[in-house]
Amino acid sequence: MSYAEQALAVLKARGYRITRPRRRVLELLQGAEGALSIQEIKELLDRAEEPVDMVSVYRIVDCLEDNALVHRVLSTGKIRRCDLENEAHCHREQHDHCHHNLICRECGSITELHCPGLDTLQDEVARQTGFHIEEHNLEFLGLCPRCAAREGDFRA
Amino acid sequence: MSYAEQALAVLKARGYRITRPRRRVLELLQGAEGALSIQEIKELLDRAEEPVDMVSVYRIVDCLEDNALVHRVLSTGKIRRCDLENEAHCHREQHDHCHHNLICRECGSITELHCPGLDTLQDEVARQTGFHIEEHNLEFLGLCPRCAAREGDFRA
DNA sequence: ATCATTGCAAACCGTTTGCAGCCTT
DNA sequence: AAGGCTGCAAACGGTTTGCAATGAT
Repeated sequence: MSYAEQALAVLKARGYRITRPRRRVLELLQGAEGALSIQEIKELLDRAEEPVDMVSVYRIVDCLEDNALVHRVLSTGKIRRCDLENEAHCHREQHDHCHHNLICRECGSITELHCPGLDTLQDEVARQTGFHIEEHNLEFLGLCPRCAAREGDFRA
Repeated sequence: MSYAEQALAVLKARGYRITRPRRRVLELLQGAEGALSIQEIKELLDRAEEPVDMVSVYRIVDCLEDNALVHRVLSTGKIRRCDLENEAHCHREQHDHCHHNLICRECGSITELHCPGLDTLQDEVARQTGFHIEEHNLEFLGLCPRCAAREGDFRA
């Protein structure tokens, strides 16, 4: 099942209505490599087909965020679809949704990490500082393998 | 040397002028437990002594940020003084200033971590994904030891 | 004396709110 | 048929810009 279908199913199950603007936003996010700003979402939708109101985009994104179907990228505030498929593999509770992202500064693509060695690190930090850690935000920025290879080409 | 003095010295060395508003913002940040929003900075300054214009606060904070004397907390956008004293201990380049914070949701205090086991984790992630990591953002949210103890009291 | 910096007013822009009409259920 | 959702207009609030006055060097 595709991301958009899965997300729509979640909304439906929770009593939301499946509207054309909601479907279109979800499909757009499904196709997007990285994350999109609210403005980018509006522009892309307007360009593709009949326009969607800016206010509606705000409300749709809010709704998707409330239902943990999208999240905001920490460093940019842009909107990204959640990785619904693999989220179950993550050993955290629902609400503590972890989004550890590898963000390519070149192509903007985002690779999601699903709780790597961070738990160990977190335990270690907690032990050393006595801090009671409830949540964490982690983001790596750099170059994805493809862009890193391309950048290598320039120098060659 | 105190934070404010140190920061002013940096500005002076770089050709900026040492003005009263700049000094006052730095002293305020020096005394603050956690991070302050632009609005909080303005209010606190107004309350303490003669008022400072909102616009000036914006410009002063921009200046301090440009010179790596303050940074914004990732999750809240609030302003925090950089830990100039201990920054040298961090094995990273100047521009890659790391701000790994432990933020107490109760009292708002912030404890800075200086590159703990993260480098190992980062290497591991890089190895597994092929991603060329240039920068990272890490933030832990929870309770500081003191607030955690107090919260324990309530339950007892 | 010079020129960076401040303060004030106004512009700007992203986001939110209210409400009527539409469309999903 | 009912009411959630959208679109439009207007309000709102945080941030930026222009410019004259001030103050640091």
